[in-house]
Amino acid sequence: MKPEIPTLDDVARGANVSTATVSRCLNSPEQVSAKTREKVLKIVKKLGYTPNFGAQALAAKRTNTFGAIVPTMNNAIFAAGLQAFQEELGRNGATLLLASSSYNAKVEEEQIRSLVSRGADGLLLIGTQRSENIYHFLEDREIPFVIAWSYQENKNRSCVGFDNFEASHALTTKAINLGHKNFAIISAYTASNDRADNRVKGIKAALEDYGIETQNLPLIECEYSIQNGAESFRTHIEQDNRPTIIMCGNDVLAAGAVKQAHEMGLKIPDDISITGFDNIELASVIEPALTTVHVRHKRMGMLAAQVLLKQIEEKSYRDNIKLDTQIVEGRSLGRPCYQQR
Amino acid sequence: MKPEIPTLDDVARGANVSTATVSRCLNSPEQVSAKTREKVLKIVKKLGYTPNFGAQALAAKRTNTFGAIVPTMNNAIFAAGLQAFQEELGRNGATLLLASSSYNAKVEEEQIRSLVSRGADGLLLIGTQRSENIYHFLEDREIPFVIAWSYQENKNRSCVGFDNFEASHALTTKAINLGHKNFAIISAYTASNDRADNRVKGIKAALEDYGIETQNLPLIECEYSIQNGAESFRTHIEQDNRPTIIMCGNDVLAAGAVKQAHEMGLKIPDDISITGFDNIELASVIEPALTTVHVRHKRMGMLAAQVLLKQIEEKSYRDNIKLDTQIVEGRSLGRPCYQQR
DNA sequence: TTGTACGCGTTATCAA
DNA sequence: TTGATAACGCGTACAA
Repeated sequence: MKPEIPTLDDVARGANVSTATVSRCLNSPEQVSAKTREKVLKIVKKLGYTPNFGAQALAAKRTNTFGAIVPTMNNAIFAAGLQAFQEELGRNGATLLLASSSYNAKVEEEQIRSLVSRGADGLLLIGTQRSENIYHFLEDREIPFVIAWSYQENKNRSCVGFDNFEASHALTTKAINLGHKNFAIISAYTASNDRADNRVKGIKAALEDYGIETQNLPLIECEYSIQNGAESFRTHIEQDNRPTIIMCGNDVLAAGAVKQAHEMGLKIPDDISITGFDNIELASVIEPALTTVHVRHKRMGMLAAQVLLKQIEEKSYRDNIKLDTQIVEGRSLGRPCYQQR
Repeated sequence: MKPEIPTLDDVARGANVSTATVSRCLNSPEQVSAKTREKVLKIVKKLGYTPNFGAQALAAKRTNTFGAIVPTMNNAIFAAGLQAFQEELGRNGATLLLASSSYNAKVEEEQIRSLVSRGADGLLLIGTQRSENIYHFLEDREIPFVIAWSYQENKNRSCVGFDNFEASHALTTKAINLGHKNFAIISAYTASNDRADNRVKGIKAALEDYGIETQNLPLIECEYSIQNGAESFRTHIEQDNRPTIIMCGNDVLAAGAVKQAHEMGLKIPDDISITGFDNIELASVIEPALTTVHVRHKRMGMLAAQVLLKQIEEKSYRDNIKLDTQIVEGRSLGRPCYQQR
């Protein structure tokens, strides 16, 4: 009763050729005469033959499968880029193996090993920050990988990303020029997240450029969530020296901050300015729309896939691609009230 | 220079046992004496041995890999459920193969075949609506699958979902009781999307329960996006017989509608009520907060994984799990103005 | 252009 | 409890 799954042998028998010929018909058709090719493909269709994955992987030593480890799928930050990555893989006949690390370095390391042992031909990693061990692990096994969401000049490691420091620096400079001097920050944990870290560093650097003290800069680190954004906002506002602007590590935190501001009856941007980062859909929908940093997530995902595929073809290929970002101006950033006229 | 990857043979040689014993140590340790087990595991560790995926798949006829095809990763609707699905798989030593169909039935079918030929042990499918062909394909090959996001009584097919009709019906009834008579709908394309279809049907059924004509009910179908929500909203509003409420197929569309209402200077809910569906984060952040339907996405993803894993263990296992939903009351739904006092 | 035959690294059966 | 050994299904030198 079991509908036996056809194998290469079955096809070969049906077409009166050898298994080698059938294999060639499927993998390098140009090596086979049109006539036999046709004959073979007809049988393939008739039998509904599909290559056995395990056998193929074993013999060919590749799976056409690529792994990605993202910190989370819970918010839109990585979703768009990942979708683009997956689509580009699909266009090239490859599939995506997905894992998420919950922003936990240890989990990420396990996931990397797991995906590799699952036969991933290459990996997409988010950000640069992880133990050298794991880089060695990949390099020893010659597993191609590409780092996304962060840009880093490094001839030995491919990346497709943007300069978080620079973008954050530019946004901060803009705020300073509007008259802000009293800053506060809500960020993701910077210790294990180079994107978050660089965004904070970008803010500090810009402040220092203008001689603003950063020693006691109020900074709250938390996981990305609306709830955390709201709570951190409250904490900042209730400090003695209330900031005129709160810069958030991403739009999700900023959305929480905006929500909380409404609840506390604070006018944005008159009483308090708020900025985000990433320009996810959220940013344009909330009132007032967020001033944030636009990142071309889809393009990044697509390019990451292309770089990875190139590294499969050409082992020594490496590329560092820097995508530019741009500030999106919403009404959440304005002059501080003592500057208004 | 190539650091040769160790095989089972290497371990066997190193430990002075047969490959069979090594294999047993790894897969069913209880069959091996504590002494040899220890000896073997030491060598495994020393050599950094990891089983070869292809060989394992070939010999064991399973990959410990599960596929999922979601319509899109671009919005948060599927992300949370998918993450939970993936995490539950991870807890059971399995991995997720991910593909997205862009809401295209043909693409979905290709993806299903592709994931199966990539060795997926089972599949997560979204919604019930697809060709019988593809169901037969899976059933012929005895590939376990579970349908999520839709509930359907069906002894032969597992599902973990909620009743879109019922939820939508309840929400509509609530609106009617507030005094609304003049409805309009913005929905995803219903032809290939049973969730969207049932949501629309739920609305119509509720209206008919109260003797409200549904023959000429204004209905716009479009892809989920803020932009489309905004445009469809405008179209509805500019009709001769302006509705007092616009019910949206999901929160993303509703967010677009709210945005457009602001731009057109319409007060929500006095001038126009708006409802969503899904209760994604967005819903609570926009002003006014959306009245929407809460769905326990995470629980759904987790349960889907559990059902799937059970089907692997016990071939004939099937389950239909219905999750309840609840209406979340935001200020986007209120009495129509002619009803206000 | 086609066929032969071996190897890939496991798991699983059977016997010891 | 352990060891030989036969599959598993495909890719690919090498030969014809």
